[in-house]
Amino acid sequence: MTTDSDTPWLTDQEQRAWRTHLDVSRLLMHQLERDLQPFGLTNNDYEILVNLSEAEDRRLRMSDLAAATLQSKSRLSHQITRMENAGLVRRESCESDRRGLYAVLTDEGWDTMRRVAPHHVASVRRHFIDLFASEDLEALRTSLTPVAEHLRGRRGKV
Amino acid sequence: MTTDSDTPWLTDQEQRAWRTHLDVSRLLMHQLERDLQPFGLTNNDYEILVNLSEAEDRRLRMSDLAAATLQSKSRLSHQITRMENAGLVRRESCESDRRGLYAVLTDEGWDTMRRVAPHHVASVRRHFIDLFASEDLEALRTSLTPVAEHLRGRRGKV
DNA sequence: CCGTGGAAGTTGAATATCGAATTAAGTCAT
DNA sequence: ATGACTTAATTCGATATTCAACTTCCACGG
Repeated sequence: MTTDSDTPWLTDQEQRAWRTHLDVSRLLMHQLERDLQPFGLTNNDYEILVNLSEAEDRRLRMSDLAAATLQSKSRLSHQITRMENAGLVRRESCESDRRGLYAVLTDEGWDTMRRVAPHHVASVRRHFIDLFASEDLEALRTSLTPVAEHLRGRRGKV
Repeated sequence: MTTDSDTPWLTDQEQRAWRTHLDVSRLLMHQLERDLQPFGLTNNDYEILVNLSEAEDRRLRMSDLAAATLQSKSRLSHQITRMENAGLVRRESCESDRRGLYAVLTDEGWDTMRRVAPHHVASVRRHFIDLFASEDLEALRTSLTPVAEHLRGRRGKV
């Protein structure tokens, strides 16, 4: 941990950039959540559907899915139980490793995905993507990528 | 709500920018939370301390504090109860409007703030601010500001 | 083989969050 | 002043999240 004495306070410019990033990420999540609500899905539900629907055989190991969606195994386990009760996914055991389980997208889950995705994309466009000039979006991605890498590198560390 | 037929899918560039933003905001929150943990504070605790410590008389009306921290009154109410139990804030009734309450920073809350802030700033620098070239940070702020405004504009709306 | 350590996943209890209902008090038109 | 609306804040029940404990299985050194 950095000692306090050599850490300069944030400048005004830095403060504003920081607060803005914070506000955008929170407000955006709220908005997307609200836009999904009519379809009976949460952001977390949706993200899991995306990951499964893009995966080989529409299935992923619990651990991999947890890593992909950046949540704890425990949380994912509860989440999958809920989605299983809702008929969107099912658990299937893994032959090669008898400890393992796959979360598998059901047909209903797939249909839900196909039905909801266009609305969600529209929502992401309306509230985020379309509000940038395309070169700004690219600049955003470029400058954010090292941050993501830095943070991924210290997941689960000290 | 936009109809699906006229909403183009996200391009690769857009997808990547979007996923990166998503990942950064989640990973960052996790990391900051972890860095605050040794001090017994959550991000939410900290943000409330910041808001109160910057406010006139180190106090804010519950509603204003809820608005400033982008959370529901219900959530804030619970949150303040916890922080009250922890001795960081207290509730004080408002003379001019007998329905109203102030959340007031206690001396202990103020001391906690002064003690923790440098570490938190260091954390924000290490995991976010210092990872940008300063012109990139300014570009980030500039391009994110309209998004924040757009989203603030539709808080609590349809 | 055996046993020790680690990984995959679940469970349960404690805690936090959400949304609707509730209480109490201000506002305002008549 | 009275009744109808609105606003401030809390409470309650339903859901979600966290954290630690636990079970089951794999890997591998002796």
